[in-house]
Amino acid sequence: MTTPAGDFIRDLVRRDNERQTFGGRVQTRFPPEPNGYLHIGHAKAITVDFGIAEEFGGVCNLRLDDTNPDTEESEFVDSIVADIEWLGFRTPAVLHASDYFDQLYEWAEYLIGRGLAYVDDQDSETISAQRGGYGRPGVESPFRDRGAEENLDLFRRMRAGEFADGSRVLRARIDMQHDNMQLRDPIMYRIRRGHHFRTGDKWCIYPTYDWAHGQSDAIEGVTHSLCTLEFEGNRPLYDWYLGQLPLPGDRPRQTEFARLELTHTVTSKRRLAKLVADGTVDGWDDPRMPTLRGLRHRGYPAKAIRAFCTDVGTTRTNSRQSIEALESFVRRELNATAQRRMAVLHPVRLVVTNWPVDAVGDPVVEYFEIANNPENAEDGVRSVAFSGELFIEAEDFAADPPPKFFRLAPGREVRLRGAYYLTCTDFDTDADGNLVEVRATYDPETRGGQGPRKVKATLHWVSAAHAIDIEVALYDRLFSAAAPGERTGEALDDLNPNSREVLTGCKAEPALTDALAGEVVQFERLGYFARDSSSPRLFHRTVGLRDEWAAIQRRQG
RNA sequence: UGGGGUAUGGGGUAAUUGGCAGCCCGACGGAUUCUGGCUCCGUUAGUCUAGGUUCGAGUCCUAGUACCCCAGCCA
Repeated sequence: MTTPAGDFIRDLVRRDNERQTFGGRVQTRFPPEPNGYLHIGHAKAITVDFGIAEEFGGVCNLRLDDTNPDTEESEFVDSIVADIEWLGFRTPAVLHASDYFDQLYEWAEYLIGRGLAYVDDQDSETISAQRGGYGRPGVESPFRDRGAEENLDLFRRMRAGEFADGSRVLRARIDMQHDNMQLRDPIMYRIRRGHHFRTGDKWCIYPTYDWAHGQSDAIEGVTHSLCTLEFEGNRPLYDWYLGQLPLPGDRPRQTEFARLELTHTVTSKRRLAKLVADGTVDGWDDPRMPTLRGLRHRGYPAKAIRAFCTDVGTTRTNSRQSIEALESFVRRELNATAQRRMAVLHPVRLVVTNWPVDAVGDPVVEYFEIANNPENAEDGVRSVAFSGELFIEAEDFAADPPPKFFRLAPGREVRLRGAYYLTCTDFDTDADGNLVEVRATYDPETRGGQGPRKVKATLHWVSAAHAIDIEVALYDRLFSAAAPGERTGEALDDLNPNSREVLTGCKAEPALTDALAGEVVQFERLGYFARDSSSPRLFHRTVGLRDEWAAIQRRQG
């Protein structure tokens, strides 16, 4: 087990409880915008938001931040809920910022009445120019000082739909010279006639993120509003708005932590959407995508993702976690849970020349009981057919074995897993020198793989007469495109559709299909493979970084 | 350019708040093994820089440096 990473948020909440800051209450929320699918970065936020609530006996609600009708769709709401549940968290309620549009509107009028908000008739470019720049002063809008009655009248007419999109906005009246650009009279409402997926055409003015977020937290009774570092500059505004309003309860407090980034992939919604749109990947759930659906499809257990996020913890340092670290959690989990089956990716025929035949002259078929998972006896055993013609992995045989090659070679004895010891006698190649058949003799005294002699290797095998055909897709390019440690988010750009290599002619034991319920199986010695949803016969490598054969090559070299 | 943040081995992350720099990932070496897997043991290597305070500094002070965020009617 790993040492839990530092978690300043946990410490913060604990201190709050000791001091009764919120009366000992803890409530968080996970507030995604429903404009895309959740990815690995969200998994960390979810783990933090739900995890903190769970740990302190509080509540965490899912709240869809749906204040922008142009980009949001209900399709995404459904996927977000499903993905959170897949990760293993329960959402007591699915809330929406749009539930609070009426209250938000009322509070806007309240601010206008107190001279703290005004309607600005200028267009977007003008307002932007007047905001000034870093170290440059802002310019006050000519409409900044109009009276409350006029503001109220204009604002109501904005809501009534009297003005064109973009022609007017409601702004908070704060300070056009503030060092923090967020406080230079930020926009509260904009006119936008897009159709909202929940409120339909009821509204033509929509609150901005800043005007909606803190108030939504307050309405829901959130105590700890946890978000990522880039909202740090928004916190003074968050506090300013809440400070002006007659809130129903305690003021929530925003705390920021670093977002999760991974090497060799990107988590920008824009760029992920581009990959889907231009056909580089087959969709949001393509196993090469860092979306939760993609990872699930790839065979990453939710438990492993959660453990990884917990281990990463919360800090305020921007960093990029290595994909290897994530996958070490995936391997740890899979090693404990995945069913083991034998399969060969590059089959080569192996004939046992001294294998007996029955009365009719057919080769005898013998059955061996082999553990489904040697680490977990509860997973039981399965019966595997063995006969005189087998398939073994081509790489498990060497006509001229290099140093440190311990597997099959002429004159050498190895164990067939769970079956017999076997000694290679000779082999055949075709005209081009390609291996076509290996011949060997077995030792009947080593039944079940038990023998008096030590052998250096144990091979996996498949009975030729019983084998089923499978296909295996290799998606490794996604993660191997960039060199380890290279600080890049460009890996996906290097990927093209051709990087998906499908190996056909692979063979597996028939019991492979029994293991499909578990989604991920370990092909003995070949690593972890997940079933592809497109076909029960198509598998892809789950833990992509660990190309076992490459590792073997390295050890040999 | 103004403001706000962050700096600890190759990648991450701790250090009882001034007291032996620990852990995870990786790499390397070894042991074990009916998966060249798993497991176990070991090795490697670090406090951004320069000063200062102190018996003692990752921690405090001063001055630098690097990186991240902010000038959407996105969130």
